[in-house]
Amino acid sequence: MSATSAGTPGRPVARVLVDSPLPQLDRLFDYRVPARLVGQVVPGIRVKVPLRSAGRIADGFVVDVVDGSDHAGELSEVDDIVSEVPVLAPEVWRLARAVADRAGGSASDVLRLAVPPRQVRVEKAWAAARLAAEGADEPVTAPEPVVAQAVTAYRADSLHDLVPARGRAAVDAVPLLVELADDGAWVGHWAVTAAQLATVALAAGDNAIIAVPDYRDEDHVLRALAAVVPSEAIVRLDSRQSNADRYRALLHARGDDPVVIVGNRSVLLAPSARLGVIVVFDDGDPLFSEPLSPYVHARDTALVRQAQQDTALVFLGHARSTDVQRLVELGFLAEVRPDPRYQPKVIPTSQQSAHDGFAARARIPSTAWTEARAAVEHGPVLVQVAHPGYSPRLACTECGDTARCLRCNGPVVQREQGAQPACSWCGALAVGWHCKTCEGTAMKAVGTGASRTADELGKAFPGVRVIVADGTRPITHVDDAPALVVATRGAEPVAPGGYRAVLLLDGERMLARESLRVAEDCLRWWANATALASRRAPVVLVGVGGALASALATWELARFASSELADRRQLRFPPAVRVATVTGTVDTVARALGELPDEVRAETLGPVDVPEAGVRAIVRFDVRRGGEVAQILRSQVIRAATERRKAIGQKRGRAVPTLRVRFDDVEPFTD
DNA sequence: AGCACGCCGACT
DNA sequence: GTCGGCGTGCTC
Repeated sequence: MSATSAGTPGRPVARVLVDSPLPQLDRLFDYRVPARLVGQVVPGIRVKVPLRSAGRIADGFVVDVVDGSDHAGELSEVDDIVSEVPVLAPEVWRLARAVADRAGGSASDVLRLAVPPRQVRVEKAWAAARLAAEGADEPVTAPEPVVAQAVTAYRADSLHDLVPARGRAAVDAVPLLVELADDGAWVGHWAVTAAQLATVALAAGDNAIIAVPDYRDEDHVLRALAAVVPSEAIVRLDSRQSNADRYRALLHARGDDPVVIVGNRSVLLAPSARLGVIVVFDDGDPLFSEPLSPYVHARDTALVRQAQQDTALVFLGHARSTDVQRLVELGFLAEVRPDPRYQPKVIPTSQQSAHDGFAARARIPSTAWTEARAAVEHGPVLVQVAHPGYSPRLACTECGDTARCLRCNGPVVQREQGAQPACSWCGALAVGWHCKTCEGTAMKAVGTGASRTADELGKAFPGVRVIVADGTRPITHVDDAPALVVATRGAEPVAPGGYRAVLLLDGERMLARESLRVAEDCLRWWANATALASRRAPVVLVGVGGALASALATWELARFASSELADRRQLRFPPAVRVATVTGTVDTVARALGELPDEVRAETLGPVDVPEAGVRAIVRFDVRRGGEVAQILRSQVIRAATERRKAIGQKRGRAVPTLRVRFDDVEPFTD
């Protein structure tokens, strides 16, 4: 730090990040530490500080305590401390700063995801437990040492060396279930692999972070961990927990003993000074993309953290995302594959419905019907479908246009057979409905949802139990008895020992979605369902042919990702390039684009008019220019926020900023 | 965001 | 002459 100017010599200066989403406040402010707070104001604690005028008090984090200040003017004093507990770990601050810079956003926005609000009761309990441990004659909790497990199913310990060597890898998961000895539960083999990797870090005295898309995945990991790691060494930290639980988990993670921290996307921001390995499972799942500003994808957070803390990094999954494939082709990630004998038995059939009545109505070609018929004798059979409900879409009988809600224009669906059609957005019943295009008053069902498929399967397989699992009827486990389990993609329950057969029914319909990532997403959904089958059980992919079907059949998912990535390179689409959407007034957007390097500006799409938001442009640039582009656009955002704030449109009374930037949003490429 | 500072119209 | 209008800019 530099020489003292305004600060009283000998009196410490706190460098504070103010908790504000305003881009112009996203830097450190210096405050004198008053005599009464000297010693208490330490890096990592929350403080109250005056901002601009003494009457206005803001919250902030002390990032550093130094001897002097660079600031030319008079320094204000820290008003008070919020708590003595240093909740912001240095490595988390460093990560938040880097991640925010990369995304053109504010560090305080990232910290809001990383540090839960203070919970006095939790803090007191924690402090009391600490005191008790220190006062005891002998250590109360001599931590049980963790034994490093061998990472099984992979050739020649290729994964065991990865953690101590701080390696980085794209690891293909074994598409099978495993029965846990103590627990008796069946979990995905991937969860066992993740747990084994974590034990290697823990045994060396380091932490591990395991990030998963959702709570069902989290359950698999927690169970797999419980078999190999003492419970005190497992910390669950996810956004569904209460603030109290998150705060407790944060304090636990900052303890002295090594722990494995498991959670969804925000777990990558957990404190962990000694971090041995980061495992990200199924990185292609859209749940990893953060919906809050600055919208950083967990995969990117993991990559930044890996570089900052020199940890091992594993992207584990059944399918390969194009993003991870890009890193493989760059040589940044090594490829690790399991023993080929674990390859599943996938039977693609582009053949459409069978000729016999019931199977035809249930959209099942004869191959699939035969497989299912034989398999269901011995246990549960999984049927994956695209849509929940009974009729996922209704259309006007006259003109065929999609039926839309008269109140909010949302699509009208039918949830159950015989149920009154209702809007899927606002829930309003479609009574007295008329078509907005042709004034027709009758609608017909188009497409088939899970419960209708279930009805039809019930007829095609008389006497067989049918179970439906979708978003509104979540089922995590089914039993071993014969049943047809109809589930929407992502909501498939686990069956003991795996399903005796899997039918992937709505492939064609899933592929009809207009999105940059359809093929990749479908392959991921199918691969994840395939991983729920028992060993060598038939997995029938219905109604899909071509490269996609053969990729699944040969289980060459990485090769497919590679060809998909090649296409994106050709088109200059993500993840071959990075993108940023720049939204604002005609003037601010034009000025921001004007500041970009010529080659970057040359690849801009737009600007185009966007209702209620002004204009929007999509900037595309090479990954290596990311830092430069983020810095330029960020400075433009600050400039627009600082100068005259004239709102474009009023949104519920609140002015929208005149310039906004969002990096790596794929939404503009959908539709 | 708030809040102070600053340069133009009607007022005791 | 000045009280206060809000447009403009800064926040340690």
